[in-house]
Amino acid sequence: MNKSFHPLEQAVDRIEERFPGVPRQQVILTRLYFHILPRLTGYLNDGMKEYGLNESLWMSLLAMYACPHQSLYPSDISDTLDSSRTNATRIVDELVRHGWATRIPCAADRRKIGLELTQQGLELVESLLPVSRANYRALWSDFDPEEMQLMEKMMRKLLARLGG
Amino acid sequence: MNKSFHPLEQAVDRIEERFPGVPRQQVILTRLYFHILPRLTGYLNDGMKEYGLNESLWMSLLAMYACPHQSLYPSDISDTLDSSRTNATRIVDELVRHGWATRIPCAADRRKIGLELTQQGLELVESLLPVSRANYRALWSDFDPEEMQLMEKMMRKLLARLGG
DNA sequence: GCATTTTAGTAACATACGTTACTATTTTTC
DNA sequence: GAAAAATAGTAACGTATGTTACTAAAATGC
Repeated sequence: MNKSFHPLEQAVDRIEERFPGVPRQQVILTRLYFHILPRLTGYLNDGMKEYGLNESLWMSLLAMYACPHQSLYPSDISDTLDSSRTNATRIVDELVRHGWATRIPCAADRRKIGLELTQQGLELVESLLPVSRANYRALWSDFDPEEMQLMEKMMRKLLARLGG
Repeated sequence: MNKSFHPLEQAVDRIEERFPGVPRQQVILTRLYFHILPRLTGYLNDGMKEYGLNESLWMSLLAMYACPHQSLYPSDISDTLDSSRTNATRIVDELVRHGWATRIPCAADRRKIGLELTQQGLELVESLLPVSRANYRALWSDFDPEEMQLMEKMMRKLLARLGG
């Protein structure tokens, strides 16, 4: 979406006129959060889409890359990426379909299926890591280290409030 | 989702060991943003669901309430709520189905369909405004006014970077 | 050691939203 | 004033994810 935030701010102010008592700062902050989100998602996905990836697939590849033998379980993807086990299965399906990962039954526990990065997946990850990092740096390039630390502190405080 | 953010932080650190050069602060901030989101959405929707609402329907009702004669056009909902015109149509369908709003063809412009809050919708909005406001206040209750202003400033800076 | 509970992964169903394409209508351009 | 462009709203198709339910397997409790 490339719509402005302004119409919403105006609506908030008109509601204040109509039914006073709007906690304007709190409402604006919350709505800004949602306003930023599709743009942030779009920004991250844009950097990935030419490789047939989106941010979820990419983060899953990284989660695998971060493990010994580039291997983990779908439930680890679920835990690490904060997604449902169902969605982890979908992501795994996609990674396997592209040839970036391969499923391996776990001998020690037949409920589990190991997932291992293939050579192709490893090469993709290592060739794209610099690109991804540049994108993350660019995203926050208007912030100095103190601001980023402060932002993190406040986001963690919000997260704590929300039970995370 | 009630998963911890910790597994992701650990993954980020293991990637640093494996392939140094991670912009940790930037990655953590970005991933925190996504980690908070389902919790924030859940928090806002929880407060609404007993009335058969979610946050989108609620915000649309407010957008209507904010207008003269509690009336606007679906494209105004699209603009105010930063959503597609298709989604605005869905939201309107839902509001009409519940009896909270009614569609009215526009005599001056036959492309447009006016949407007006019904008496039932008006009563719902005015009865729920205090509840919604209390939820927004509670959400940010750990923040003092200076922190909220700083958070807003930084979020707007991020938004500007993302082209909003 | 057996019953109960929990975990792992997936199928079926559900929610929420965007994109593309379309028709009808209005606005703009020349 | 007519052609071209833009807007409004919706249909069809697509993306992404969660919830509920299920089976199989492992862990726990007694």
